[in-house]
Amino acid sequence: MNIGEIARRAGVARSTVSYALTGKRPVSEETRQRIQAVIEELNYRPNAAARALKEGRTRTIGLVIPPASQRLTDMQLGFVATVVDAAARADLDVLLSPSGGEHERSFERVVTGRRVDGVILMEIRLEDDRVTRLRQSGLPFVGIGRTSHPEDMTWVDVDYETLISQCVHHLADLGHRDIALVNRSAELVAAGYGPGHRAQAGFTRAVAQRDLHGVHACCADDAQAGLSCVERLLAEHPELTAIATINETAITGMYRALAQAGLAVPKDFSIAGVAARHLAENLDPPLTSADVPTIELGARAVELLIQRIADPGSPHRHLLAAPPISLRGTTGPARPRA
Amino acid sequence: MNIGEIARRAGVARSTVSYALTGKRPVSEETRQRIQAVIEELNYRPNAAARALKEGRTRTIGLVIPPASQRLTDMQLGFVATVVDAAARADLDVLLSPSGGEHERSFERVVTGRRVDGVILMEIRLEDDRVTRLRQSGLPFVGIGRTSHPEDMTWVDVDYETLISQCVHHLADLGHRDIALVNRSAELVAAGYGPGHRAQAGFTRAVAQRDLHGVHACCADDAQAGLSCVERLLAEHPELTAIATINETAITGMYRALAQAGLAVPKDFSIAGVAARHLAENLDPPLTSADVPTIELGARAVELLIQRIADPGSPHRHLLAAPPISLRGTTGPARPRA
DNA sequence: TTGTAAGCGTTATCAA
DNA sequence: TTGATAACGCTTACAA
Repeated sequence: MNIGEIARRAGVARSTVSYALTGKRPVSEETRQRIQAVIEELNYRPNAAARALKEGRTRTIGLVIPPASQRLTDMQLGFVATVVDAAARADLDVLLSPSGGEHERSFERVVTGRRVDGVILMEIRLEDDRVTRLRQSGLPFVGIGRTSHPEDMTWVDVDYETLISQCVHHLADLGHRDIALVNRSAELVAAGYGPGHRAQAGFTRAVAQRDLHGVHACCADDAQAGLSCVERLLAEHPELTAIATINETAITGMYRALAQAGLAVPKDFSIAGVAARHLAENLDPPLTSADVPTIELGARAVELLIQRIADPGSPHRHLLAAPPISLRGTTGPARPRA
Repeated sequence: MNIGEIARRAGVARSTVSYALTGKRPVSEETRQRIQAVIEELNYRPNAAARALKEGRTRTIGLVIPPASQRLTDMQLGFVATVVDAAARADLDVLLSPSGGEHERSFERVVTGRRVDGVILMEIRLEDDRVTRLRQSGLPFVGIGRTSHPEDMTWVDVDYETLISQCVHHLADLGHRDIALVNRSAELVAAGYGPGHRAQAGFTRAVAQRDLHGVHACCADDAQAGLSCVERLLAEHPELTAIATINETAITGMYRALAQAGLAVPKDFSIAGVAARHLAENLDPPLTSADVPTIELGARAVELLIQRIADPGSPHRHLLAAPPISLRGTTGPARPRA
């Protein structure tokens, strides 16, 4: 089924069908209706490849996600969902591309093969090859996250530095003097994962400002690791009374470690973090946390990308979200441990 | 950058470049290398739209997911991740399409617009329009899930009926006589959601076989709903000593309701379910459950789809997974409640 | 208001 | 072993 067949049956030229479809040229009401009837009868829809070839655009955006092997966090999942949703609202399709590891080819296809009009890139490192490659290619892109030179790219990001700093200040206000930061995995941080570094910077700064004693620990992204990480922290640093964290997936394990050590939250020990609201609310007790506005950030990323596609020369724009900390059930006055 | 430019610089015809690229015709080693050099120098990659137009296939598969608004469960997320992963391994791209609700157009574009070579459909209802439309369109598709007439389509699915039945038998073996099934949301079940109906069927069957007393309850897909659902169950049915469930997302709330009622798991109350392993293992206590093999099912779905694309006339194939129940920490001997 | 025809970048047929 | 050329299905200048 193609446009020629529709034209034949409606007794008009192919171009007339095209114009009736796109509205880029007036078509008399009568022929428009005749064409419409045929289109509906045959359930015709223009061939996307032909249209893309002719127009030079695909009406598709690429979403580059971390490889599936390492499970997506609640927050990452939130971004994927809202990006797909926002794109669909703008009649854009979304091509998913796992990057990293063995999926190099997938990324190359998407970027170089003109399969998409633009790209949204997740999980950006401070130094990131993919950003370099996208820049070279000239393909419009927007980061969810940013490199260490964030001026010359468009991005939305979570202000982990400020947020973790606020967590520490909040804990210090409650009298806590010995606080640990539970970061993401050591590999991720070593690989230059932005949120890990920025959280650490914010932690260090706040600890210095308040003249506290701070401990930094990396922790793999799963509950088991959270459990053993906190077990170790409690053993090695008996003076600790609070934790600040950006590691969503390890949190349930951290809760468990505290429970097993006989520490009640928030009576004996406090926790504050940065997490997806959905996750924070559903923990027991609910986590005091800065709730990352994934829906807004994802939607804004799509919006910024659409703008860049429309006008690739426009100046880069940035959105750094620092949502307020929502007080829930996990922070309370400091109480020295035995 | 196009194939003509490569041909010009390498001093050969466009077709020769094409053949050097696809290997569908022998090309002398010398010219092949000359072409290869130019390609690498310019980092050329064939235009996907032109290729799709000419070849009549897109090297892309569609993945139709439930709309983002209703959060994806751990299991659904697992499917998405493994499908993307398996597809990338076969050098296929994945086009994501949220279906249902307001995203009708996205589905239509993907199906009718020849944007993909085949489709993987998630969250299938017993009667499902999308299956009907895909059948009409002639586009190869594979379901993760199945309709009430599953013979004439290709699918992979979880055998909820058998699994819930096994859960009930396991609980009965431990002496439980009064068991509740916590199903997915009432809307989902009313809309003919397969797993909900099949779980109910398995539950009813096993309850009859063992001459037990069974209570069926629907529960929305979040922790809060799990909490209030179990609160209500405990109040209205003081005789209950165990729960079987397929509602992953409500489980933490169910745990909380039991704790608040002063019931220890598994000493006072047992729970068994069907869930993603990752989730089951990370609960506290870890959930006794049939672990849905998302990785295998997702990979098999892609495999089956690739086969159907290659040979659309081949007979339909099915894969019904009934993984064994993994005994973890949530089921124990029945102990009558006060 | 409508029709004609060129061309987007490939692949594949037919010649050489 | 290679080259010229006709499609694939669409959009859009240009003509009528």
